[in-house]
Amino acid sequence: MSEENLYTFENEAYRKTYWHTCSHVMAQAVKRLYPQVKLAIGPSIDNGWYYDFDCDFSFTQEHLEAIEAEMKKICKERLHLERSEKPRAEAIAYMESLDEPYKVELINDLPEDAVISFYTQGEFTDLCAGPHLDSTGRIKANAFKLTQCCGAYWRGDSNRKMLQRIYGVAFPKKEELDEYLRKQEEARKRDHNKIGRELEYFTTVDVIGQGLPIMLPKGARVIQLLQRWIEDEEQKRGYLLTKTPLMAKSDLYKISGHWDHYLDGMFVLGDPKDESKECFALRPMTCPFQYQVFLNRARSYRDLPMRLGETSTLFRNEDSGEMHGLIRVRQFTISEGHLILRPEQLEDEFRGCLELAKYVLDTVGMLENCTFRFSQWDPNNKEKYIGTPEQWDEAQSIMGKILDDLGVEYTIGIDEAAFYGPKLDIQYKNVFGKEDTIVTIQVDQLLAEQFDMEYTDVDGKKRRPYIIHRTSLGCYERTLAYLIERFAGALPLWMMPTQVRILPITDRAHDYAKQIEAKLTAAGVRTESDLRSEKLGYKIREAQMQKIPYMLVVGDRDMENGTVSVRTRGGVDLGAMSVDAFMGRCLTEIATKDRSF
RNA sequence: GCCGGUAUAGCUCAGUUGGUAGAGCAGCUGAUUUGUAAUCAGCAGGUCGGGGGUUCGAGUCCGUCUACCGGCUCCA
Repeated sequence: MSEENLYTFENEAYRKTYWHTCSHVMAQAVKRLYPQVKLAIGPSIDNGWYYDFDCDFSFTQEHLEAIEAEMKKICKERLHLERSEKPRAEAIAYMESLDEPYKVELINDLPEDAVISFYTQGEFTDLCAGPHLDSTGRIKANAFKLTQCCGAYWRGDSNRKMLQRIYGVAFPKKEELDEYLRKQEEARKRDHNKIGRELEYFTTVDVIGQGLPIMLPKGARVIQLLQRWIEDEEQKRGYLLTKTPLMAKSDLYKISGHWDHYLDGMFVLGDPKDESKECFALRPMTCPFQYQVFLNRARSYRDLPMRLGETSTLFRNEDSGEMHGLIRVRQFTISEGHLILRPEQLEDEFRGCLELAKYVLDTVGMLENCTFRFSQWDPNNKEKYIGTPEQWDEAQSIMGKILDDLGVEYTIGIDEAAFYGPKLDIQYKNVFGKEDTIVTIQVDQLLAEQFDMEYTDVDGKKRRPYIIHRTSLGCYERTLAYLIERFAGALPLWMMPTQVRILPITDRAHDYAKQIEAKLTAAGVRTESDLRSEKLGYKIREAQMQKIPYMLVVGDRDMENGTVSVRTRGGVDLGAMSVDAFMGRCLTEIATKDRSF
């Protein structure tokens, strides 16, 4: 970072400092307007800041406008920010005198030797580690905006009080704010939940229920194409295809640990408390089912690595507020796989899984926006995890070593592991910036133990295999959602439900259109004809709005010359060409999974 | 599950202080035969998300359930 760029938004540290000071200005404005409100915390985040407040009313748009107006005043007052420190007891007494119970709790939770610092601007003082701008006058008064408010639990704990969080964003110049807001607006237009419904990829209906989307013909076709592709790709890479039941008796889940650790997340058929009757549950993951394939007979080292793959439908009874379009649903289908391994095969096979995931994500155009997260356990979370600390340390250190060997750049997510082992999660962000896992690769030694899986090694001794749980394209519903957002509905040619639409100009060209349709269809190109007696412009408009990659205009001229006039959904007129020439071009783009337009 | 918002025709939306629902697009029918983003006309379409309540009268007011949206928590 060069000297002149130090105090610009190109410098992340400065940007975050700026936003953090904005959060203090916002808190000051709130306290001026509503002195009874209690302050919680107000950090900067990736795209702005928030501050959590405890108040006996809900912030409305009017409140936010009033707060913004007060913030502008505070900026114009050019209040100097002054850092100070207090000893612990004094700091607590001070916050008690201000009647700020959340601040008192925060101070109480600081380590004994922590430096307790405060920042004061005008009449407002906040507990804060800093750093901050030197003056509220540094904040451009017309270049910030309070973007939304919503509920948020105190300290992120759902057992504690729900506070009200106000989010804001700011820039050094008004034009930059406007540009940011415009981009946000643009991104929202790509929202799969909006255009996925408009373009008829999926829908939902009250009487079926939350988190249970209906795949309409277009959505179903895309998912089918992706599934066939993945199944074929995995076959090439030595995977064995399995098809296991969608439900099982509770006995299976008791062995796997799901009954103890995941019961709330399962759809149970029967009364789980009545031991006298059989009780089933729909499967929330495939692992214990696919393990039965390995357990089918005694295994030796010669059987390993055993790579099992399955297009697997899962059911998870998510809490009612969790569902979101196709990204978070109650029934979904994943490209599930389990690799059962000798310990020395772990690194190679892990690499193979990562390569496969990167290959498929790259092919569909998502890899460039993915991030990697090494999801580890939290030793303090006693409820969630099975296994001993020694087993966790071992699994995590093995996985960490593999990741480092492979040169994977990752962040660490504490308490993000599965209940049976650490994960490498490949993360993707939706148009609102919310991140979810698209692909996961997990190392597991605990479930192998639960199911008493073993193989006979070269020396005749029984050994415990390692298991990798992994997905290659992850959950198809979620992937479809991201693809719709990534391409704003204009999916790459090879996965478009309709690839070509023929637009005859007059009824005279109908037979010609049908001939071409038959020829393209026979060659495997998904083609349809628009035979309505509408004007060409109308048909083009409609095909364009449906993001159909190629429009073949056919009229008298084309019939005479044996050509089609090709227009792309990008609005480019490629002119007239022979049907064979078009078909050649089209088939090449499909075969290479071209996504250049 | 929690906080906030929303729900009127397939879609996008009107609907005055409570007085029995309206437009455009889509659909259907007819006319039109059109060369690169919307041809014209007619018709049909809604127990205003569901059950309640207040009222002489509810799309409108009040509760409740359901679904959808943005967050939080949880999670692929």
